[in-house]
Amino acid sequence: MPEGFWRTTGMPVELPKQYDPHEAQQRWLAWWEQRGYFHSEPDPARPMYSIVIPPPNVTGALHMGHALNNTLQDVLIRWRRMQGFNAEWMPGTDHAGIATQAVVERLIYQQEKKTRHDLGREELVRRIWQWKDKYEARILGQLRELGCSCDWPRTRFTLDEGCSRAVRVTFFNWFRDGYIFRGKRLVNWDAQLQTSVADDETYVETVKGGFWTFKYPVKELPGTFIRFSTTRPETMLGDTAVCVHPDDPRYRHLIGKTVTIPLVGRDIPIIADSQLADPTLGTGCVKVTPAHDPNDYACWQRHPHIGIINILHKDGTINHHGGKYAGMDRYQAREAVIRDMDALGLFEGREDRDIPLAFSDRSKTPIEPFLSDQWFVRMGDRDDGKPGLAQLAIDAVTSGRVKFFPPRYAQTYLDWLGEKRDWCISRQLWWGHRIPIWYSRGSEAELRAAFAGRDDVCWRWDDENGQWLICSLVDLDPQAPQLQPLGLMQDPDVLDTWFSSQLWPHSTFGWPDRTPELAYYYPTSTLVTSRDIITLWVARMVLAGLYNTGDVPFREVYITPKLLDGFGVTMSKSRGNGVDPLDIIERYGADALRFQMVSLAGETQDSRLPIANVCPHCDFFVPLKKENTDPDETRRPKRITCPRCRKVFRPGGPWTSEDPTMPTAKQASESFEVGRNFANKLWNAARFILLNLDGYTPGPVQPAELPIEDRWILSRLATTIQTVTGQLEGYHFSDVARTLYDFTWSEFCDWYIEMAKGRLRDGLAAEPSSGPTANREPPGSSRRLVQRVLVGVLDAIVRLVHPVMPFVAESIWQALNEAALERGLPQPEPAAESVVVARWPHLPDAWREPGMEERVAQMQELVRAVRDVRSRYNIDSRLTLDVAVRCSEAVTTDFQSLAPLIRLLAGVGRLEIGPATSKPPQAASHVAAAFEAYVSLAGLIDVAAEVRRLEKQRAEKEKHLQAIRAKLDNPSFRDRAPAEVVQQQRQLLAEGLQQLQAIEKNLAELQRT
RNA sequence: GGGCGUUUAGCUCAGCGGCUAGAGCGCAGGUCUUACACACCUGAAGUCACAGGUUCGAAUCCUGUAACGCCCA
Repeated sequence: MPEGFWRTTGMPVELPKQYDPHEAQQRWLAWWEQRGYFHSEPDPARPMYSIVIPPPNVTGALHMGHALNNTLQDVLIRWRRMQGFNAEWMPGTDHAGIATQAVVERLIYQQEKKTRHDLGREELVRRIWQWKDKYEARILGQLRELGCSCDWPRTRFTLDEGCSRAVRVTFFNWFRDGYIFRGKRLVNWDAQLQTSVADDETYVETVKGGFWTFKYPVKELPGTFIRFSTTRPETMLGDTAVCVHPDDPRYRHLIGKTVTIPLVGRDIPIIADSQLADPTLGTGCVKVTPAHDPNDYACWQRHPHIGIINILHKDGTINHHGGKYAGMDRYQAREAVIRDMDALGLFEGREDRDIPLAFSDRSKTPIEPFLSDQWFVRMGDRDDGKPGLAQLAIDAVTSGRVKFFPPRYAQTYLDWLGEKRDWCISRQLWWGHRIPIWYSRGSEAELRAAFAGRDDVCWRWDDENGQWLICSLVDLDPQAPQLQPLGLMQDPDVLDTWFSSQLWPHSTFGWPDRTPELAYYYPTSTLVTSRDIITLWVARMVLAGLYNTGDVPFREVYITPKLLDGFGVTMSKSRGNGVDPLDIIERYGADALRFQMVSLAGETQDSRLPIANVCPHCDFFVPLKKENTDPDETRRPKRITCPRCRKVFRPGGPWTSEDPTMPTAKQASESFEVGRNFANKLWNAARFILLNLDGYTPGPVQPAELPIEDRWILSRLATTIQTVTGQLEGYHFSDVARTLYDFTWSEFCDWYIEMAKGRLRDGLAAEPSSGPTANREPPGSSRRLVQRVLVGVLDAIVRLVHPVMPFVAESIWQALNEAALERGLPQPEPAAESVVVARWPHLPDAWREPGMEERVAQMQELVRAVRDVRSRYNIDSRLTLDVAVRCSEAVTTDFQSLAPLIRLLAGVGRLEIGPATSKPPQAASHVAAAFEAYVSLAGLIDVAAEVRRLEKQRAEKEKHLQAIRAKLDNPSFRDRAPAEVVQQQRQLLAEGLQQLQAIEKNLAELQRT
């Protein structure tokens, strides 16, 4: 414990009036780490609990989704650690190939007007590493600020040495065993830069283009033609079919016939495909160019017999398949094709048309869909006895070895895996794990000679390209003397980021080595992630984990909801409807942010977080309007006038430049006030208790020896502990937040602390308690007992709250350690030096006493009834009210023992309780199930108002009774409803009738006066 | 197009077949009652999206419709 934290000398410990989250964050973060609480070492003697972090991209900063995801992981880790598990939370970051390279390339272009080709591969990669170092540090720092209790010394990165080795070994094994193969796929091709680009590196622009209509002669049916239209006539050279809708009467008779492409003389079939051809559009007939159009490509996959022909070179010129057009640029070829078709009389006309065309972000030239060689992982079943990868992962979930929470997400997973689609793993990028394949055109004898005696190299013949594919566990140097003759060329591409991410749960623990960490922490306990990567990531981790280690990577998967803005739209940078978690921490504190994140994590798949612009002039919250979230910056309103200070500002959002004339708003959300207020409430409860601990002595707490209110709060606490533990086990995070909030605020603070004040004060004054002392302790010891209960309950609350709000919990824990080091329920013991390593609370089942809760609830109703009268008559809180209560003998006993509390809480002077109590004249009445209460209002009473109130109550009661009678009068209800439900209704009816009579009697008396 | 989800108070959400549908914020009234105004007390506020059905009984289960959202094509 840090020395002299809250005070320098003497008692009592006095906390500041308001919780200061920033001070707490600063203090405890450093201290926790210094104490090494978050570090874990394998210890087979202890049960473990482990989580690997979904590694955030090093692309940029953390957003709200990360705050949500990581808060929940930290809640689990901190809770399990308190439960005595050896808890390991493995942190790290992901290199995020395409995203990171794109960001850095863009930056370099902005600053230096240079492309990656200007820099060269080595230099670009060097620059990206620099970027990575900077942003990795920033992201890890942000996680720390959130309070994440990660095992920092173990921090990993998907491109680090260990992860890279895991990637290499996995690739090698899969290649050797025939899971990895080379194949064709359509990519977005940038013919200028001669590279493929990812979908998000392209943009679509509408351009003026043409729409040409041609016809092909149908073979063996002279004079019959089939007409079609296209925006890219040159692709006719690569047509492999003509397609019509199977139900189109115009063409049904032609299906199965053949047409000839006049320009190249190739015969192609007429096929039927309901997905590609739309009979309502144009001629209803389309040409199919699988190698140069995504839809046609899909059609080819459904009809593989039609074949696929690539007509382009990498530079965008026509290749040998284009016959006499070979060598022409694609646009020259277009004109030539049109001309020649026209000459053959097969051109039917052209119309102008606006065409949406994809462009490359990089070169600003049009994208060509291009068939290229790519690497794939085979997911399907195999007939050689080796397991099919998709099936491995399917079985893991259907057998229950991996469980999803909520369970419905298993369906997403299984549906996707069920397709068993091969996974394209090559990316035409420079940032990532380079594909460990070298090409060679040498002879196999040469390969054998060069790699004699080595089992870390294997090769396969690539028939299509006439070369060897050589995979190696170690990098091969083409210049090395024994390899030089092979003319090795390494594949220039890198692997899909998910290839390394899929290994994350075992590569971070040391695989392929058999480390103690791998043996101990793997399989991990829980994975917390978002539903959009169930397929991309979760499924692949399962199959890779099973393949590499023989076991699943995690036992349970919790899928978090997705955070939306107040309009139900995904938060995104481009819309400017997001909130920066660091802004929230700055404004409300990390505890508040975390509490809200936990509150938002319910069972549904989305959660809304209404956003406001914060006026930069006066800090006023201006709710975000829908038009402020337009993804198009030019359509977004440029200015907002603050409704409070009337000054203008620019709404928050990802503006591309500063506005020198107007400050830009930060964004925030009022909903974080709940967590901030809760932290402060808990803080002040602690503050109050600490101010009243003078004379505290530790001692065992036994409900049997305690008055009703103590037994009540202990009963409620026992229930709360059990409830929260169960909610955490089931990943019901939002319920956890609500349970903690309600118990702490509505029961402990609103009622128990208020009830405790009497005994604290009386005990201090050492005066006889004013109430009956039947089962109450003498004053002095009563104070000591209530201190123990207060400290004990607070201690338990702090433990329960710690996983959600660790900073305020630690602050209070440390203050308690100074004032009451020995504490706890049921037996006091010296407290742990930090709440981080304190034990999760547990109370005997016998402490739960539903009867006690019922009795206190009756008292609460009485207190509320009196308060209501006070409020309605606006009676000064210092004036006591005289109250008469009529109730059964049993309730009389209860109320008499609770009388001091009733006086205290309701401000009651004379209190008359008993079965024979009569209604005083001029009194307001309250009729409850267990009692009737009368508050004397001599000289104050507003008879007309009371009459109105009672009449309203009578009407409500009658309506209610009528509903019950209707049920009971229904013979099928009496026959078919369970007996206890019928009985319950009968009792309700009887009670209600009694209450109705009481109300009517009170009304009659009132009207008589 | 397929799948999943949501629709309950002005807002954010609980409620998952049986007492008169709840909470927080907001709203209204009253309180600086020596823990907390980031607070306390009291109160008002709902055709449970719509239409059918099942059931003794439906916010809750089923079917359909609509709107919104997410994922996959």
